[in-house]
Amino acid sequence: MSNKKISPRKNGLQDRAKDTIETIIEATTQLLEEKGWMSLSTNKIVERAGVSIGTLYQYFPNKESILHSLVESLFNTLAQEMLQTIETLDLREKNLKEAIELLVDKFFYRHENKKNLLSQFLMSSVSVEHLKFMIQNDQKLTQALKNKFLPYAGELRIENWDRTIFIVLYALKGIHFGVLFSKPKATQEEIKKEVATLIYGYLNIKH
Amino acid sequence: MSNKKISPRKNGLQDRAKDTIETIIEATTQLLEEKGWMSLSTNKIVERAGVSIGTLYQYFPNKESILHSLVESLFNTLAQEMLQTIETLDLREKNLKEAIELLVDKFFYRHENKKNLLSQFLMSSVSVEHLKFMIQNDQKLTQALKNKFLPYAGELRIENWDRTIFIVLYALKGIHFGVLFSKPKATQEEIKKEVATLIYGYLNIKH
Amino acid sequence: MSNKKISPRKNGLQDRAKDTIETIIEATTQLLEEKGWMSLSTNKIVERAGVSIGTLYQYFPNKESILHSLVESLFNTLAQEMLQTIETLDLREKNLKEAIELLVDKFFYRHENKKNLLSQFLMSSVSVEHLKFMIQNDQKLTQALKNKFLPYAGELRIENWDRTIFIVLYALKGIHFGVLFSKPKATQEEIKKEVATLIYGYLNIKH
Amino acid sequence: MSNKKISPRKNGLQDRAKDTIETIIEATTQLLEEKGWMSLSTNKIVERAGVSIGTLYQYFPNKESILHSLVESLFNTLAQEMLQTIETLDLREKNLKEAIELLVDKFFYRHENKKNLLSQFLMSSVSVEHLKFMIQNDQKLTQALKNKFLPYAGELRIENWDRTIFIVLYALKGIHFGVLFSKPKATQEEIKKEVATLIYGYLNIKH
DNA sequence: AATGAATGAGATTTCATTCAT
DNA sequence: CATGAATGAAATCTCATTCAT
Repeated sequence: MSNKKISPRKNGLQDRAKDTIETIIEATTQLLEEKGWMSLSTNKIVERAGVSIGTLYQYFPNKESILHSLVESLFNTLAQEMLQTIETLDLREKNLKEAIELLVDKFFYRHENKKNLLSQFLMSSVSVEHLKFMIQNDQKLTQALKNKFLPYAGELRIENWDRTIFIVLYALKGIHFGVLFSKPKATQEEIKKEVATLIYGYLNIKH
Repeated sequence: MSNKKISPRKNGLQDRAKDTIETIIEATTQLLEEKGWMSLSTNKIVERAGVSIGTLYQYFPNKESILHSLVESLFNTLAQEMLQTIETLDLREKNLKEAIELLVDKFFYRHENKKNLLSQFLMSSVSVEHLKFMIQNDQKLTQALKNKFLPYAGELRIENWDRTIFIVLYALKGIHFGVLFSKPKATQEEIKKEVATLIYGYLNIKH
Repeated sequence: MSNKKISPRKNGLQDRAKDTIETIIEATTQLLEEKGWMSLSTNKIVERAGVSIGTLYQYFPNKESILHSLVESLFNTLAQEMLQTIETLDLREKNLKEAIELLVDKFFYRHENKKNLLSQFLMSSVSVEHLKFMIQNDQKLTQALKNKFLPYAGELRIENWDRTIFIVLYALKGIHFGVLFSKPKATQEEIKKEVATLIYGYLNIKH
Repeated sequence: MSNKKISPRKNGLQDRAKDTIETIIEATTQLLEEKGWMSLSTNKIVERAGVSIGTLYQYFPNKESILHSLVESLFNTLAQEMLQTIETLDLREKNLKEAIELLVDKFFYRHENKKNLLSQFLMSSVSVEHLKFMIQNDQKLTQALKNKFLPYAGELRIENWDRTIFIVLYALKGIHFGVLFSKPKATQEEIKKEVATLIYGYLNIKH
């Protein structure tokens, strides 16, 4: 994206320096959560952090590097949390169904506290209006899918169409995202076959 | 989020005007794909578009409105494509399994060409490095999940652990994202129950 | 010295733009003459020029490029003047001695008006104190040379030792400079031989 | 030029202190040679010198004083070298011609090693590009002078025009420089007369 | 003596926007 | 309609210098 240096300028050996770095990252995080991306500036960061602009530039060679540090630390934290969640999953005396339920439960419990910050990162360019727009579109999609699959109603295990299609749609979106941005080892064809199996297993009455 | 006007200044009745608007949007799109959010400026847009800054302000009251137009048009296009894909799905003489396969196929075919732009919108602040970082973390997660579910191996219909966990992980992520940003009508508890069903149906050998 | 771009940003096609560029260069020249290198800043330039800082950056991508333009234009002017001086030298009905006298006269008449600016460029880093220091040193040198050549006094055509040694010293310095920075086609040995001839011809009584 | 104090803060009595001072001066010299004037800063000096900023300010009251020390020491060295060169000139049993040849030889031997630093001081604001430009101009001048003096060819003792004009041109420039910046006791008219004699003695066949 | 964290004025530069032509 | 010169507030960033440890 750019050829600028993005690693912090010093390793902050001294304790005071370390504190300062943390203060800056914390201030940045707050501003990001509160006001979002677009209005973030080094001036506002140092004002919030209560340090001088010179101090900021002692530790970060440029604005980008602050964001870099922040994202890295955020992702690290999330990943740590997630890993720990999985590793501390106590599956003893649980059958498969229960194990999965527990996993899902934990998964949905993750980073509730980071929700705002996360949303800034994932949706930064998307305004509230666009969000509404997306949701509207999803509703149209839901309707279209409902219509399309109505003929199969007899074979489908569906209590609540909206909810079911929500599940299918976002599962699809998530996996599609994974295919686009992560580099799965499997081929697209294999993955599509698996996804079909996933959805069929979910929808078909004789699971 | 702000009280600025965000609709294009003119409806671009004349053809030339329409062209100009499209040129500007196109230039913006390119810059967004190439350099990302942060370095986008009206000056760079007009330079790329080959029109004068004055012209830009003939058609857009401010910078935000360009973005707005662009996002709207992108989302519209995506939604249109998606809707059309679904509506033109020819399910006659297809059984449920085939229907689902077709749906998945179409779904994965979407916006290959919009990948870059999409990634800018979804991950705007996240650099390529962070993406790598995320993927690495996902691999760790995959490993942890594998270890956790190994005891159930006998009950699981798994040909390829990595692929299977990829599916589960990103389906989970997608639905979690849906819960966070779209506002599903169902409660979280209901959704979690459904997700468990989804995954159980997929993993359990007696599907 | 740096890998920054140093050519003016636009060609200033329009007349107003051209004027602006000239105004900026002129203001820079003045400031350079008056206050010298070290305190030169874009802020001061635009203040003096009576244009806004934005305007400056429309035409010059960075501070360095202003200096570059200025030096280029200064050197160009000097070279033009010098060339013209030589080319308009009217040597008709002049013998060699007269021709040389005319040449020297013209040469010393050059850029009297650019003296200040020139000195800023040639001596920018040297303060007034250092200048004094240099002159003192030159006087010591003069004395040493005088002592050294006193034994030859009988053979030397010298009216005024200080003046003569001044000539010899700065002729030497000038040619040495030429050898260091311009790349003469002759070898150093050849040049040294010529210089000896030059000085011998000047000093020896039987010229 | 400014009323700042410019002498080193301490006389560096202790040996360690002396080392530190030298280290700082050396680092400054290197940076000056490598990157030139404009980008020189105390921070970069201490980084290069491997001492802390605090230490620098133990020995130098301000940035200017470092430069002052450096220039003083450079000029001192150059002057010392020059003086010594002249004073150790062993002219016994040498006739005038030989004496001059020896002088020239020694003179040209000076500060080959200080070339870079010297050029920074003499041409501080002039980039490599400008140097090229100057040289090009000198070639044009050479050509013009050649044309001008061609009519006198019969009276001129010239083996090689380029070399001869090189000598004349840079002798002229050197003396002109001396007139501008050193303050000779002689009047300009006197000096011009001498210069004409110098050149005439050099060029005229009956020297 | 030496360190290096911190400062903040001020330098450089960007950028959305206006307006005369 | 289109142009692009001009604006200036605000952003990014530098750098000489101080001071607590």
